Amino acid sequence: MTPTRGYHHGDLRRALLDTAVEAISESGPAALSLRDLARRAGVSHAAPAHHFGDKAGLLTALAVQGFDLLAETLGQAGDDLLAAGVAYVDFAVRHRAHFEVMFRPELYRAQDPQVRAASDRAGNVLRDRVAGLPARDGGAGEPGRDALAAWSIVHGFATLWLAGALPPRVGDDPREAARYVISRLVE
Amino acid sequence: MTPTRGYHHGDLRRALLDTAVEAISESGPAALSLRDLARRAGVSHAAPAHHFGDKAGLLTALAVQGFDLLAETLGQAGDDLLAAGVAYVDFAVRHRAHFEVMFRPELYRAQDPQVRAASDRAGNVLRDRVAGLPARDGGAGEPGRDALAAWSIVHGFATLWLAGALPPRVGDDPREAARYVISRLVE
DNA sequence: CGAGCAATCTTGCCAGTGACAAGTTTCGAC
DNA sequence: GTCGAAACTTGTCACTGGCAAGATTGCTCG
Repeated sequence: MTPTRGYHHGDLRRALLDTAVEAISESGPAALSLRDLARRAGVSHAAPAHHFGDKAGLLTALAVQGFDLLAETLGQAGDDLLAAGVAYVDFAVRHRAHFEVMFRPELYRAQDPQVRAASDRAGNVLRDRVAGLPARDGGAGEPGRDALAAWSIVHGFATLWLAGALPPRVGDDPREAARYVISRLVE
Repeated sequence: MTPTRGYHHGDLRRALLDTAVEAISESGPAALSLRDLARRAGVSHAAPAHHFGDKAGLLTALAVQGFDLLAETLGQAGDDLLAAGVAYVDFAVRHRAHFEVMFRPELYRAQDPQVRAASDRAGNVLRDRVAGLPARDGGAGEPGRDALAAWSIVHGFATLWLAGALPPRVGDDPREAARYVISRLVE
């Protein structure tokens, strides 16, 4: 798979990001250790610093990757808001490590231009989907409020799901559960 | 205020919890240092361990305190779901440190009996308020789905607010903004 | 082809942290 | 007043992030 032999690793930056995703999925972003990443990748403890500067730099790169992945996922989800909402929750569960970093700005440099750009891309896709929401009660909906309400409900459900705070009767299929809950808003 | 003189602090447990809330409000739970707490309280670096065992023990106590405070806050908020939802968001903003710990179970012992009891108390109050939700479209609402949708939307809005992820046009008054968003669900 | 330069990675170090062990001081019950 | 238990201290260890300085390698340009 990855050669990893020789003085130069070859693709250390990517390897570190992949390993970080793995480690965060196991124990959360707080427990992430650069030295552990280095050990897993078979390099010295100072190697990560060369590519990312510091821990926040690595998590910044992970956040950019996450927002791009989210934009792509939402873009492929279909036109209507329900499908986009289900895709949002599904993204959070399938890419838990990315999701947990993305919305914890104290862990990385959220004002980094690359982060802002990627975050804007994802936000635009979400807003497009909200525009397809039918107006309620036959009247004109307020796009601002609809967007905030939609984002809040999917983000809240995803967060509670990841935290294990939801009661067992919700089941173990996040997509199905998300569809059930979101339909309360868009029905 | 606090005497703190003599070999015995007098009320170290409470002092540590209060200082922890302060520290977490400043820099988040990940940056919390037991040794820093001890310094702020004017005791030795190993004193906290006597009261809480380890870091997770301190955060467990903080979570219990948080869930109790949430139950109390929701109980005082009034009968209808909108008022409870606004109170939920207001709690998250005013007691940010507690809220951030409560829904990050990897930081503490979430299966601790005291935590489960306090968490159940808060959940029961929330469920009571959902029962007061008028059925939609004149038909019968589904209490399970209504409760999940309500919890999701308030939790999601609160989380996004705390993360600083919401656009500036939402304003700077969390209660007003929360009422605006939640009304989309309960109108 | 090969010389030098920049990127990559290493070793070594320092301060700070959480956890544990063992000792010291004080409180309170009897 | 004594004595046991609770509260707190000192000391230590392994680990972490970050920095500095050095070693190795790939790449570019003549």
